[in-house]
Amino acid sequence: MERKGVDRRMAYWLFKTEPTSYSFADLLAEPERTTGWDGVRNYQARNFLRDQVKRGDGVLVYHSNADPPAIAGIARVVREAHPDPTAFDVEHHHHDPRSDPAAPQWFQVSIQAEQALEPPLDLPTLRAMPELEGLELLRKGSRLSIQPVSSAHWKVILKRAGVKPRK
DNA sequence: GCCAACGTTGGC
DNA sequence: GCCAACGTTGGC
Repeated sequence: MERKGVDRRMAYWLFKTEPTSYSFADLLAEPERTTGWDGVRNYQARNFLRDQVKRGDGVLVYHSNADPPAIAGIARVVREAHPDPTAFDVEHHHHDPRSDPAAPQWFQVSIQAEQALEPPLDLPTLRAMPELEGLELLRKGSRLSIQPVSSAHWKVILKRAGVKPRK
């Protein structure tokens, strides 16, 4: 098993997506249930992807602009930051004309679906859980598309969703 | 569709 | 560096 850098406790994240453009079901349908999480064009979110999201980390895949908005499934990071190819693709919706392949500005990680939440954990349910106080998603005005999730919040969310804790 | 909250842009 | 104008996000 490859080992890079110093040991670090596993971290947890919440990745937002609009299911009308890309849903958890789409991720499950990918080869190896894996995709590059492309299209992030916000610096704070980019910095998380580039600097802090590590292989093996847990990811909550959240459907925004959905009815109801909900955590739809769980995934794992299988590849750390690498340049987001859509930034250089002039045909692509997320193309960034200012970005230069010699000095990439935008990054993606690859994630692999682990399991769908059945049923999804919707936003009203999350808001009703006092243990989730402080979760970035629930903060008024929260818009970050890549958010850290504490291990305590991760455990509470998975327990509420009926997901067995993993190693 | 509305609009609050936030991020980015660009004139100065 | 300030900040008004503008664009985007995302719940409702």
